[in-house]
Amino acid sequence: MKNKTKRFGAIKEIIQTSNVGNQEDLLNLLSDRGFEVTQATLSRDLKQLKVAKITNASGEYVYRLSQPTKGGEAKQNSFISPNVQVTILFSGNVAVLHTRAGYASGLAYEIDEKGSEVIIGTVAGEDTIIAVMKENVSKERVKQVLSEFIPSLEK
Amino acid sequence: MKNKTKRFGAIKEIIQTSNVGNQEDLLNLLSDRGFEVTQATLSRDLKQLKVAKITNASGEYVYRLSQPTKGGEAKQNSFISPNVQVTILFSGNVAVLHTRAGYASGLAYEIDEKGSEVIIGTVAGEDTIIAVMKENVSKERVKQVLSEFIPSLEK
DNA sequence: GCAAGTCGCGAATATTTATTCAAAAATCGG
DNA sequence: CCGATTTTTGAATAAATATTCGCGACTTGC
Repeated sequence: MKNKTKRFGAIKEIIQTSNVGNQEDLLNLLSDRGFEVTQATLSRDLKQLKVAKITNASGEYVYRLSQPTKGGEAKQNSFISPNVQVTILFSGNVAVLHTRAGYASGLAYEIDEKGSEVIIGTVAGEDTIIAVMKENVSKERVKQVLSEFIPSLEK
Repeated sequence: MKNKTKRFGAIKEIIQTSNVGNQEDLLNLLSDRGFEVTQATLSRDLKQLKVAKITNASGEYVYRLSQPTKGGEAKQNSFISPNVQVTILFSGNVAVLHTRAGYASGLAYEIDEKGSEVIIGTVAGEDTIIAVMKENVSKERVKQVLSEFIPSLEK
């Protein structure tokens, strides 16, 4: 076994942050992140993760995670300095963090302070932060570094 | 046209009331109801109906209708006045929108709400919005989605 | 009427996805 | 550590699904 759990996490992230519509593309994106598996394995993964292939508004096929049954598993809420829930998504070399209204600028300050190892700068709105990643730093790495002072980012 | 509409209704009903997991079975059930079509047509139908193939709790594949937008309807209420001029420019996976001073944050809110299919997050200043696009989404696509609620973006 | 444009469809085919069949790799109970 | 058992996986293949091509039926505008 290699590391199914991490791979599952990567698959979920990819599906949430990009518009993949077939297993081959997904396979490549996984490969970019260091997960080398075959289509057979991916097919099984998608089945276990209950990923659905569906048509989006533009008539293209895309994968979607199945809706977590509402009320089912509440979202984790941990805290940074105050009790804030933070989520992170990636696209290219940019990370986008969402938090509760009003907390973004404070959090951005923390990121500038403590995350400089992976982030070269941030811009914050009311509840959203855009953080530009250093070149050649992986999404996993960013998440890991930020998790050190933003507990709710952890798995 | 024979009776596409009726057939669509039948497909929806079958999917809701039984556990079909492939097009061949579905084809037979349709046949029982008097709809004789080929797999090719059914594949197209499922695409149009936005039917998803997903794994159920028992680990079997089943078709599911896509969730009607959560929170019920009330979706096309708030919109951006056609009078407010908005322009959009792209660079890499980032879209930059300009509008009249003071309108940016309101517009950004709309984009977060309604554009999540293509945008993973926004930050707004006075008259500028930075929106980070999902990976593998084209500029045209972003423009198209945003145009649905920002009339002045249309060409 | 008729040329031009749509639309829905089936047959054939291309593409994508799931499963079968071993074979490693991990796990467990002594 | 060692055999027995379960998991995870890849290669090959089967199965399922999507698309291409073309055709006939229907409009529409002249």
